[in-house]
Amino acid sequence: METAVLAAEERVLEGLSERQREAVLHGEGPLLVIAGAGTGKTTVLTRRIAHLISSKRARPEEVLALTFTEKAAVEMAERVDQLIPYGYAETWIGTFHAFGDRILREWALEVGLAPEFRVLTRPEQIIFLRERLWRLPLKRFRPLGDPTRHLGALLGLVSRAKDEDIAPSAYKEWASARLATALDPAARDAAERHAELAAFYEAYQQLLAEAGAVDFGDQICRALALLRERPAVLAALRERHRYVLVDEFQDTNRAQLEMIRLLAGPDRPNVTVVGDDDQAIYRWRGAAAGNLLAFRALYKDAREVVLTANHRSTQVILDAAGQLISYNNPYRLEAMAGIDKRLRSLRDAGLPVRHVHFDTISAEADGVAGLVAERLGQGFRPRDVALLVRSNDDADPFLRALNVRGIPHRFTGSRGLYAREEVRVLVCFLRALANPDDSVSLFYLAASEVYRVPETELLRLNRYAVRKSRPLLEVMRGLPANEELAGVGGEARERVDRLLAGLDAAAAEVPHRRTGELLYRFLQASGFLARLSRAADAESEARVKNVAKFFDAVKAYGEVAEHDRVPAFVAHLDLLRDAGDDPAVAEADPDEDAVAVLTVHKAKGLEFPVVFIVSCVEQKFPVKRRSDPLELPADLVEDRLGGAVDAHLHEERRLFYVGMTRAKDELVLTSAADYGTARLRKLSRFVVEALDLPSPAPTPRKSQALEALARHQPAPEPAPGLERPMRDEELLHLSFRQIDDYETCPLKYKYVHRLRVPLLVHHRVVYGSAVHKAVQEMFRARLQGRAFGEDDLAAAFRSAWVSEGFLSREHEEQRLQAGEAALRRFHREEAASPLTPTGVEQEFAFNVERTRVVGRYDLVVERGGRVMILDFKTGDVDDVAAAQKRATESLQLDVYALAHLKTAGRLPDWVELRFLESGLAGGKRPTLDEAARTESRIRDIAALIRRREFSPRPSYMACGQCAFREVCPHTARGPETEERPTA
DNA sequence: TTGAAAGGTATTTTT
DNA sequence: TACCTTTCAA
Repeated sequence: METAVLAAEERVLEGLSERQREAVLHGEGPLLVIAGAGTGKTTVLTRRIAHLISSKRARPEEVLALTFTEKAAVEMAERVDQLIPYGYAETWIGTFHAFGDRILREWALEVGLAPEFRVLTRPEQIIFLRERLWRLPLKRFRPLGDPTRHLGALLGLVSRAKDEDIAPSAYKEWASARLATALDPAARDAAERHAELAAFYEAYQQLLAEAGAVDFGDQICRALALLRERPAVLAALRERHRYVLVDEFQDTNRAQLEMIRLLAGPDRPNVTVVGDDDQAIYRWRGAAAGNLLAFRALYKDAREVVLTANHRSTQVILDAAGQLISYNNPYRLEAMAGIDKRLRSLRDAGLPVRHVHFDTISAEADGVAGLVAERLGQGFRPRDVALLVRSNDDADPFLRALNVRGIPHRFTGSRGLYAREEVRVLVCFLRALANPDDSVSLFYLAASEVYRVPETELLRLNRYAVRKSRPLLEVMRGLPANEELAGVGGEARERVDRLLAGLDAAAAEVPHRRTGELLYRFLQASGFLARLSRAADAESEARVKNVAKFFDAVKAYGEVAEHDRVPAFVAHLDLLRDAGDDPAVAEADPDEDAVAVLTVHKAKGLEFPVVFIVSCVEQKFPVKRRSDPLELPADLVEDRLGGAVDAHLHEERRLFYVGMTRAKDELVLTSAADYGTARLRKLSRFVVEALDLPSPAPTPRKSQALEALARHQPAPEPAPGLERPMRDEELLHLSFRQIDDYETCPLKYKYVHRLRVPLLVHHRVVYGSAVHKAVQEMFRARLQGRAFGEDDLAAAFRSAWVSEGFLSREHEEQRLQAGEAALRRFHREEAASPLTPTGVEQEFAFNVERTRVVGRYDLVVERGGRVMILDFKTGDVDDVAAAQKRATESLQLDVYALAHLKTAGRLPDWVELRFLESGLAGGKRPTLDEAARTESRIRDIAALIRRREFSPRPSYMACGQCAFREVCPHTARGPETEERPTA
């Protein structure tokens, strides 16, 4: 290994011209090395470091090597170690971030921080802000119903401001200058918005300082501020580190650029940077060519070395990649700085780059697996082959296809730990322990592989619990003495006993033991760990690793928590999850001989003999562009790229370039037309560009609706015994909620309406139902001719209030006040043109064949023969268009209309949603057409329910919102939600 | 030709 | 839920 690496390094040096070698090894003063893919970027840098030290030009501690990623730092240190094994111990090799951290810790007291200040992770930032929400100067970014909805976006803005090295004071100044000169209302509004954002930024920094904490990325910012304000500190650092070397300079952001400028200084700049703009794949404004140009502008006399001799790939691959990247002109260094960066292969010509197109994604996955198998037959090792994907989710079908063919493979994703079965069991155990009423978790735990309570019996216990409105745990405890449940079998009883014994034993320990200890005992006592470790296959190994990883999280909590006990940990975990925290599953053994499936980002810096870039279609690669939820003002951000027209597309193209240049011998690009979505996909423009194909014909046909439906249907689950289909003549009751839930996901319907797994109350439900009840009371009084004043309404609201599910006492108080204020306003506004209801909470029921649809109208108003049905809603809808959209799409209103048609013989003249907080309304005039469509919709769903068809329908949005996402084994990854949604 | 409505889709990753 | 693209209607 060592000699191989050294030999490779020799090759790199041999590839250099005399002048280049001289510059790299012996050069003094600023040096810019532009090193294309596979030309030995790290080699040049490590050689230079080793040379500086071994030639005694620099003492080891005078050399400072900065990288962008941890991975790069480790690799660099290893290679220097091979060159001068013991000579570099004092050399600082690490990331920019770690370096900023070190400076800050050394001088922490100078900037008013204790040296042991805490660094908050991203999820911790959200938790931190949530707890202090009420002290933040937020108005328009803290909407009524959901106080934390914008925190993620706000933090994103702050972190971008930090990357751009914009201080809160600078932002504030800018905003108030804007405010002073804004003339028209639109400009004024924009300026006010930014003033608020700037105030938030400042307040947040203040809060962090008070708490003795900084957030990720802040170390560099604060270190910079320190260096600017204390010239003595800066001088000391410059004295210490006379040589600064930077790897991967193209991915460096503005604050890091500034750090180099300060450290190297204009007077004595002994700085070397190595980079290649075409491989910049992390989107920070002005990175890529912009940073390299900024460096050139800063050090006009810098020596420049361009490395183009490629040791990795065949010329065919390099040419295709070069052709692709030329589409980024003129925003490339090559074009902007007049450099020739065309890569020359030092190898034979090689196989042509291929593009293979398939009809469907499954054909593509299968085809690729077939091609991989072919290569293995030709004598390639599995580890020689890589499948590169653009998004983690794209890997799924390929993993399955490799699995089917029995080809060893490993996938390196970047999240998903909490979704793993073995981790879920642990979480449910802790939840059940922390909250005995949490029947969802208990249910899952009982059904899990640890206790295996038979599902049919478990359902029975659960139904009984629901009927008696008691927690499942209580029913389990009362099982031996319960005559109604005498029919529950012996096996189930025995397993329930084991479960209860396990829980009781653990519960007794809760006050005395730390979370980790308790969890460990559970694993041992239940035999779960033993069973996992006994199995010798790779899958079990992975599971054990994941369990270990979860233990790390538990341990990490124990290290910072004041009281490391289960209830506190569960609360902490819930917050983390809500904040979008989802660590990666455990890494597979890197030495394992397996086909690598990974994202292109993860592949940066790696190489493989055979590379497949899969799913090369528009919208996937390049991915659709997503704009920032909150934009930094453009004139605060220094543009280092001369206003590139489409920065997003350029970055995607660089990413594709990185993917292509990973290949040593063979590169295959694949695509398909049909990815199971309603629309057919177009071939990626990158394939067209790289291979010089004719522009693809426009999408030829639309896929048949039925075909699309069939694709959505997942493989049928083996149905558990109990669920016999309903006989046709049996009556099925359906409510609007049930229909809606079934449409969202049949499995959710099963959880909510058949299993009736009880849910913990969410604050939005408390709020909504209290408002609703109050309004109902008001109209009922009006119907009866009673007076009902504003105060009565407020009183009704408060008496309907349940104190449950709120984030904090302050949050609850704020919601109470908000609700009351909204109701009072509603009362006043309504008094201007009072509704005269003819029905309040009026129940209805009608049949669609043997299905009885039941429900109630909130409010019916009949006047002059016109019938209007109203439904009241809470939740932030703050413009007319949104309200109207909600109404147009409302299944609930459709059901109302159909109900009125069926029961009164005619359609209502108007159906409407009223949004109480904003006073906005959206409505529509029902049509017979629509009613017929609603009826057939109901008929279809009823038929499926009768067949007991409860296959999950995981989807991006539905799963992110679903209350069962913790326990549902089919969860698709949802968007980061900062709030736990309601059922 | 224009505008509104319906319909489809959802990223990667650093510290 | 928010954005974008396509389709439909005027």
